[in-house]
This record gives sequence, C-alpha cells and structure tokens, in this order.
Amino acid sequence: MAIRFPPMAALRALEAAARHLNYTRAAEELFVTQSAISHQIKHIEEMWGIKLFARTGRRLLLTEAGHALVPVIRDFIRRITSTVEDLSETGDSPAALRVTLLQSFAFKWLVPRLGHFNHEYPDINVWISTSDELVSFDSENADLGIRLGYGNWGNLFEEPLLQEYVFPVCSPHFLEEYGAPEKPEDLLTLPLLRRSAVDILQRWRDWFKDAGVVIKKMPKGTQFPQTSLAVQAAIDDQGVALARSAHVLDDVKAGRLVRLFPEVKSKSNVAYFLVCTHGRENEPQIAAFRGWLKREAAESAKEFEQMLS
Amino acid sequence: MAIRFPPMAALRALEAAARHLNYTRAAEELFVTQSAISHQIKHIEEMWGIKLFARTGRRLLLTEAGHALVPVIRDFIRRITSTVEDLSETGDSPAALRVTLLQSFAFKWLVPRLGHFNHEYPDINVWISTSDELVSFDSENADLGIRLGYGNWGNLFEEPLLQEYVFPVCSPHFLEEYGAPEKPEDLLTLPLLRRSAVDILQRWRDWFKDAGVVIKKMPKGTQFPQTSLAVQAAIDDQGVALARSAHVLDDVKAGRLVRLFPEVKSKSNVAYFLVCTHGRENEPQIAAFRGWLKREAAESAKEFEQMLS
DNA sequence: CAAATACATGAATAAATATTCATGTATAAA
DNA sequence: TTTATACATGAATATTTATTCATGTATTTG
Repeated sequence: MAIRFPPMAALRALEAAARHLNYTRAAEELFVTQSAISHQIKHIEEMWGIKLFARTGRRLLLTEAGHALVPVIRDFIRRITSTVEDLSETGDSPAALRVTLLQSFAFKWLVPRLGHFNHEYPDINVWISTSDELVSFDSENADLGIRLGYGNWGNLFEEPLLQEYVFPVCSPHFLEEYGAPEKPEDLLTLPLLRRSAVDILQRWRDWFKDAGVVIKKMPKGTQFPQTSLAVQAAIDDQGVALARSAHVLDDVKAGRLVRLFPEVKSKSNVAYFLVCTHGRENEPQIAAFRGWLKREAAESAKEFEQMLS
Repeated sequence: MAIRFPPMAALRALEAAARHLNYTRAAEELFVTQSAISHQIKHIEEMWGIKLFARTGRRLLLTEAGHALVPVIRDFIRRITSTVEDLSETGDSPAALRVTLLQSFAFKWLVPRLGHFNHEYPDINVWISTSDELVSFDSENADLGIRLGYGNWGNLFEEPLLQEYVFPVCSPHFLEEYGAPEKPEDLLTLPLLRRSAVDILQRWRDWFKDAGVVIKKMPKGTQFPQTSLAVQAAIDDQGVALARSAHVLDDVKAGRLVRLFPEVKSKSNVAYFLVCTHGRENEPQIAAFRGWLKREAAESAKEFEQMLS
C-alpha cells in the first residue's frame, strides 16, 4: 500500500519538536513561530491518523508512534545531509566571508542575528573577527568590515547601516528599588555603569548637554573593559548603564532593560558603516551579506523609532 | 552545515525515475506527465548543485551522485511507509470495498482506471469480483455493483454511469489489407468477430437496422466466449469486431483500433448503472467511489463525443 | 489566585510547489 | 532520411504548503 507523504518541511518540524520536546524552541531553531510548528505537526497527525505527541498540560511527550517514526526521519535527515555535503564539497569549497567588527557590536547585535543569515544563505560561511578598538580595515584578512564613525575611510567602498543613539538604561527591578529618577541630573546620584574608553566618555558629555545638565566633571561610576559587561551589570540590577543603542536594543525589546529619559533626543552623527574594498561590493556573497545586513539594520532602525514613540 | 531540502514529492519523483531509469514510466507511476518529473528532478539538481542523471541521448544513467543519494531516499520511503502502515493497522483495518461487475467491463474499462482511484484514496482497498453473465446484486457479497441494462433493478439505489453505444471496429492494418468497406452491408463479407451471447446478437440486428441494412440472418462469423477476446482478435488484425463502446474506447484512443461507419448513429437505451443497497449510498467509502466513478465515466463520455466528431 | 508559560486553532494570506501545455532537441530505429 | 521516442524547457496557472496573527485553553508557579 502506498501512503501519502507530508511535506519535507513538516518532517523537519517534527524532528526538531521531538528533539526539544518543546514547540517553541523547535520554532526558534527553524526561524518560525510556535504556531507554524503546531500546524505542521497537526498536519502530519491528520494525514497519517496518528497521534505523535501526548500533551499533558504544558508538557510534551512523544507517543509510541512518535518514538517509532522520529528516528526514521532523523536518520534520513542526517544521511541526506551528510551525503549531499560530501557530494558538494568535491566541487568548490564552501564560500567563506570574513567580517571584522567591534566586539561589542558583534556580541550584542550581529551574532544574535547571524542565524537568520545562515538560514537564508546556508552556503555562505561567515567568519567574524572582533577587536576591542577600531582598527583599520585590512583587506588581506577580511572581506567586509563594520565600522563606527563618520564615514569616509579613504579608499573603501562604504555604506551607512545604522544610526547610533546613546541613552541610559537600567533594569525594571532596579527602577522599583531605587525609584525612577525624575530629572536627568538625578542620574549623577545613581551608580553609573559604562565602558572605560575615551570615545564613549565624550558621548556622555554630549548626552548630558543635550539633556540640559551642566556637569563639570563626569562621575567615574563603575567602569568595565567591555560594553557587554556594563550592559550585563545593568541587567543584573547593578545600576544605570550609559549605552549605545545597538548594544541594548534586544535587551530593551525583551524588557530586560528600560530606557530612561526617552524625551532627551541625543542623536550622534556617528553611525555604523559597512566597508569593503572598492570594486568587490557586488561580488555575489558580499552583495548577499550587504543586502541582508541592510535589511536587518532597517528593521533595527524601525524598532528604535517605536521605542521612541 | 544545514542544507536545504527539496519537497518530498520531488524526492519521490527522483526515486521512481532512478528505479525505472525512465522519466516517462516514472511519470506514469506517479500519475503525472513526463514534464513534471523532469522539472522536479531539475529542481533537486539545482538546489543541491549536483547532477543526478547522465543523459546520453535518450538513455538515462544515474551519476555517481545519484547512486549515492537514491538509496538513502529509497530507504527512507520504505521505512516510513512500513512504519506508518504498522502504526495505522493497530487501529481499524484498512477499509475494503467490494465491487461486482461484468468481466468485460472490468477488464477493458474499470481496471485500467482503478490506479487513479487508488492514487486518490490510498486508504480504500477495492476488491472486484467479475462474472461472465449479469447476476443479481447480492448485498451479502458486495458493497457496489455495476450493471448493464435499463435501470430499475428493484429495491436498489441506482445511478446511471455511462451510455452504451455499439459499433464495428478493426485494426488500422486490417483496413489497409482488406481495404475500407464502403457501405455497412460490405461488413457482411468480412470476417466478423463477436461474443457468443444472445444479448449482443440482438444489439447487432439493431445496428444493421439503424444502418439501413436489411438482413435475414446474422452471419455467424467467429464467436468468442468473452468480449475481451473478440476485441483482442480485432487488434491482431483478425477481422471486424462488433463491440460495445466501453470495451474499445481505450484501444480506439490509442490507435490500435479504428471505428467503422461513425456516421451510423446507433445508441442503445442500455447503459451502465451503479447500484448498491438503498441507504448505503452515502457511506464515506461508497460515496468516494461513486464520485470517482462518475468523474471517470463523464471523462469517457466526453471522449466518445470527440470520437464521433 | 494572578501571572506567566506553552500548545491549539481559525482565518487570512503569502509563498512555494506542482503541473500542464506546447514546443524544442537529440537520438535511435526503420 | 523520415519517424518515433524520450528528455528539456519557458510560460502560465492551479494547488498546496507555510506562516502569521490574534486569541483561546490548560497548567504551573509565585
């Protein structure tokens, strides 16, 4: 007897759901919503007239039927994947794209989004190389760079990505504990967390100026060697971090951090730029990465807008 | 590295094509056109950047890559199929539908079309039981019957399927050899092939009457115990068969037989009917089969029309 | 008990996929 | 060399599949 086959995508959803025993996590892995997974598994269950998961409350368990089927599917996915990889690599090696950027931007913005790129272009291998300080773009060691600045880096192709903002953030729990500061100058009495670098110090002078606060000397507060550590400290209720927008966007979105004094408009003329050697900007992989980066950056910019309103 | 997956349907197409080493036959197996198979395999080849078949002229050969991939796919299809079957049969046994009908109609019309039904309803198992002569519908031994007659079989649900026509046919080769008969009465000088039964004899008297030929006594010609044998003899250039429409439709379509004197309109008031026990006509499986039969019959009726024009 | 977490589901729609048709090309066979 | 056979392909379209959104329901946790 012949049977009907569900779509491959549904089988992959089943495999992932069975592995995580959790639709939500399976959904994250496959870059879709929980709803999509639920629908697809329901589809298989109906097509084959078989219950695959036992739902006892919010706990998922594979049924006996599930235990019988999933290994077959998993095995197939593994074997096909490895066979296809073997066959493909006899041809040209998988394309690699080397990207250099700042550690903080990589950690708090690029890396969390890179999964989308891999998902969209599984054939392009992205290597990232980070540095603590901005270094000049070295075309020997990198195909692309992401720079923070004013643009105009000499003989490089460049393209603006994302405008930078600077604002203070703290955790919701910290707010409850210390009470919300009423005026920008109240910040000066709270534990301030920031990276120990000269460039960001200057940006904070600008912020206080834009907020109408005259300061003689920036309070030292607690200083961290890396932005990500300062942000993490803020999440852990340690104080108010003075942060760059791209570094805290996701944390603010998720409610781990709250933006203080959103009414203070302090937009620097500094922005993130994408750079590469002139003439290489339209090479297929570079163009793919550029296009994707710009879409992600536009998305982030939109989220900033919403955060302001 | 994750890879993209082609749709399951394409993988099945690949498996079938690799088994037959012939797209056309694979297409027949899957009830699609050769074009569909070609497109799907091309899709896989492009997605994975792999050549699967070597096309040397009109001979297909699996490439090395094909040899590596196909067993993985075939194995998966087998394992999933048998697992799903095992799991399903623990529930209620696969539905079976018993159909009784005349041997000739089964052989020349129903059976060649049954594949479509199995394809559309893989869960319904059709059993056919044939008889040489019409017997009364026995609801103990059958769920459905197909009868030839005028309708009105007592206490049964009935539904007209297909109007019957009767006409002479012979092979194209026989025509060349003997020359085309010019007038219906010329038929009487040719070897006539027909089934040895009273009912069809009467229908032939009617045909000659409709053709304006007065005959005192029907020529005996060669008689066969079964319609299918008479038709086969005609295909084998043995003479002119006096045949019922449903028995030769496919052979005429395929050019194995040619209809003679299409201008003679001789439509009997006899037709094929579907019958079943009253009240069972809307049971799911019976309704499914009825619906499908009616669609196939309508298709055949349309083909008769075209054959006339 | 309220809040948070996780799966279910109907409706709407977007995006792929499947398929055919009408030809085209190449090759083998008559 | 014609004919027949078999795969390829572009265009058009039909059909499925995929996905999200906005809620709903059930369960656990604080």
